[in-house]
Amino acid sequence: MPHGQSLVEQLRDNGLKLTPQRHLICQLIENNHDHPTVDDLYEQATAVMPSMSLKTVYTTLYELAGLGAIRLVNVGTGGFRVECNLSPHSHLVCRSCGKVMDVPVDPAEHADLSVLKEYDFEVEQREIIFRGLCGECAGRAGEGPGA
Amino acid sequence: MPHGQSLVEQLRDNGLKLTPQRHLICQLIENNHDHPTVDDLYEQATAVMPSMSLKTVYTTLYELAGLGAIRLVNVGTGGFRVECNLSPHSHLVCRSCGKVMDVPVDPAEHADLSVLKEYDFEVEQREIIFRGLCGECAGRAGEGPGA
DNA sequence: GTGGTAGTCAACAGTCGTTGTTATTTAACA
DNA sequence: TGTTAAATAACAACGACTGTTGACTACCAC
Ligand SMILES: [Mn+2]
Ligand SMILES: [Mn+2]
Ligand SMILES: [Zn+2]
Ligand SMILES: [Zn+2]
Repeated sequence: MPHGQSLVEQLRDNGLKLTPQRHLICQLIENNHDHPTVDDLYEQATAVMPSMSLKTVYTTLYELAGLGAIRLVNVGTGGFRVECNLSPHSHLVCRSCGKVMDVPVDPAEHADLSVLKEYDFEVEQREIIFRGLCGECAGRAGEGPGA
Repeated sequence: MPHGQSLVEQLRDNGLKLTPQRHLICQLIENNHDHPTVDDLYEQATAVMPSMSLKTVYTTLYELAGLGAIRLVNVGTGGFRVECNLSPHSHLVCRSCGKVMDVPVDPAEHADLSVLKEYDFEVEQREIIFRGLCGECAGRAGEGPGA
């Protein structure tokens, strides 16, 4: 519950109409504490409301992101992911299966560096990504072909 | 000069034929101490060798990356960038113009955290991105329309 | 209620970055 | 110089995303 408000409340409070499409997309996001792709959400949405258009999913996600209700992150796995977890954290990204997991590493604590003052650059946001292999994929790689 | 060897030397030492296309692409990369996109390189290449195919640029970049001679980084600006600087560093990414700049912040020093041990994940690589506005873009935003 | 108006939507074509296929050409080496 | 496996240009196709358009839907003034 980001900002203590549900996604639908945030939509309404910002003068956006609460259409059935938006309502459904908000529900799907709130029930998903992962990092779904746009296509994940589209598939879940069409299962309930077959007329839902992919464009509407994109548009609604950009609206929610514009409100600061969600974030759209790109970890280099092709297509962005929907980030429902607004608390500061970092990501583990599996280079084999593309899974994205949260780690409680606050970038503001680990990457707030004075050396940046020397650059003509206004830092607004810090991001830390740990790339490697998730347990499942590392396990699979370790198993030989048997005999 | 990564590994003390030129890119063409690394190609040859790994049994790859030294074609004029590969030679040109290597030169372009070594003369470019920025973070060119694939299209940047393609345009520069066709200026010299008009028959060069975009596919060949991609293929050659993946070969060089496979050898560890360059890195291909994705900072979420659409399409990856060619990273010629193999020393450990982090990036400033302008959200307005997409420029990517190096900062001498070694991720291994600032993001090598014991909390990661608790996760079933083999970290291979750490990455820190600072997002914001470059000096030029920040300046432009500050200027009002004048009268 | 009727008409106006702004917001929203599905459908669908188009863009951009990237990859697959294949027939032709070529670098490397005998 | 001939042989051969590797590399290339050409081009179609793909996935992720965006632009356009015309229909539909509150919402409001009268
Ligand atoms: Mn997350
Ligand atoms: Mn760099
Ligand atoms: Zn994995
Ligand atoms: Zn900029």
